[in-house]
Amino acid sequence: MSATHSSPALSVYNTLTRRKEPLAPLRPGEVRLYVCGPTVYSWVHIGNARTFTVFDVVVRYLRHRGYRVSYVRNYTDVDDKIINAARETGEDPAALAERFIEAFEDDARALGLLSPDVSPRVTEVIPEIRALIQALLDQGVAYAAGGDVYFQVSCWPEYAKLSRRNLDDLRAGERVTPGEHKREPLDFALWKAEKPGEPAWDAPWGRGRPGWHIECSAMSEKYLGTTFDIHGGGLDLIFPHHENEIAQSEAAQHIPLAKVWMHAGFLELENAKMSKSLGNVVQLRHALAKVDPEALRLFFLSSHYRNQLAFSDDALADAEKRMEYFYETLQRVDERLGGREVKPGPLHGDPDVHLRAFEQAMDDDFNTAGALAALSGLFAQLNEYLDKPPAPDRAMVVRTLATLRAVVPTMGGVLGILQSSPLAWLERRRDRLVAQRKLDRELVERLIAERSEARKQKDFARSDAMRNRLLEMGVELRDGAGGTQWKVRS
RNA sequence: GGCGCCAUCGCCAAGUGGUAAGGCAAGGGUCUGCAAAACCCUCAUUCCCCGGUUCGAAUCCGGGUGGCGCCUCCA
Repeated sequence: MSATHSSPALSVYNTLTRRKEPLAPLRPGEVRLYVCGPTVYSWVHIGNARTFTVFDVVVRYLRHRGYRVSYVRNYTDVDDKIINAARETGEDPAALAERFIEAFEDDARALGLLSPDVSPRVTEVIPEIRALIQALLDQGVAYAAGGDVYFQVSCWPEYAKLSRRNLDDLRAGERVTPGEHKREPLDFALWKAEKPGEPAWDAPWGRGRPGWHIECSAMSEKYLGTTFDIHGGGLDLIFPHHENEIAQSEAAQHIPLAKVWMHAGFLELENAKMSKSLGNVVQLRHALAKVDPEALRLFFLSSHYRNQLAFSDDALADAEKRMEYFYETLQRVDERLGGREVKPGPLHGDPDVHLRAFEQAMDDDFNTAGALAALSGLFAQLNEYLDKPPAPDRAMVVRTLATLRAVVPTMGGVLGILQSSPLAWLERRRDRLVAQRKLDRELVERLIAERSEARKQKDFARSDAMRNRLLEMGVELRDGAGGTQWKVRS
């Protein structure tokens, strides 16, 4: 079922060149990927979650295509925001960072994000950061001033090649923050001099802590080497963060930092980017309390990763309904198959068309919306085989159904959805809705039993009255061969 | 002001030169005691507007209009 990586068809949009390029890993068969992870000063929001889900699917798909993937996603655990947050709570900055790393890992697990192969922390790579800064000082592209160390942008002619900005315009808009010792406004801090009560490490040019950008240069080099395949992050990191990473690393190493730069689009809320200043932030943990994690992933993947995506309750409700359709279909299929051994034999039609369409879409810069269309095609066919078998040979129909069913975990595994057993998922969802609507489960079940009794006696007026009463409570009934099933209306 | 992105059916959303995927909603049908679910059928000669290139454009070019992002911490 797994595709081979010999096919050269996978193309990826590269922010550096502003075009789609065939993926050509530096080491055959292996992709090295670095994603800028969270700064752990608070709980992550759903915008962060979208970006991390995007790269989660990138990793999953590359592995599906047969690549070995080395996936590194860092934690920024030393930073102004952490220090400020710690000051407010009266906590030690390190303790606060640790607390939010744990919170992040809980959220990530709940969302079904794969663990990266390495999740380095800035505080673990201080020696590497010092070495990198020293190299930049030695080469004369950085300078120490007042205990700080700055990168001198004017020494790096390629500066702004990623964001394609005009340096004069940047200089015009740049403001000088009091207390800094920059020679030129565009210069940025590699090292910040120690301030009272702040975490600090020794360094030849004075005690202090790393600037924001240097950490990713140090961590990516440590774990992936001097040139790796893909560097990813949110759109807003293009400038200045990724620009500065490129400047530092390439000025020090004289070879490219990464071949391909991938950037995920924003999740927007109420027609605006989510930001703390606008007060329109939805934390991931709060979203997950209300919506099924796989439904949230489905929502993230419903649009191409580079597009803006608007977050809304309606969109989430749609996604959850769709997940319910998937799982109800799977449950029906599993009931029909009944765990029987399916003997090999001729199949009806070509069961591979869906996976081929899925891979074709994913090969095109991870077009998950297109891939979802292929998944829809698979489910439509599953239902068709259940209700209206297109061939008279029953054994062949069952074989084909089983073959199609086996494709579901393959596609689902790439997208990180459909990972539950249908029954477990459907029950979990119903339980959640029962709790949310504060339904009296015993009453529901008693009414259903009474209605079944009425139906048995062909008292359809009474039966229908009870159906309507339940419907008013939001409970929908399904009469089937095995009795009456119920679900909560969404 | 500089740089960049986007505009496709009521809604969400693929499609980057060859004649409009998919989902939701809606209407009709099959099934059902009635329902529900599922299935079948219908649902954009047309892709914000104007002009151009081309045998051919939603797709390329020019000009508008509208929305958004980055330029300061930001996924």
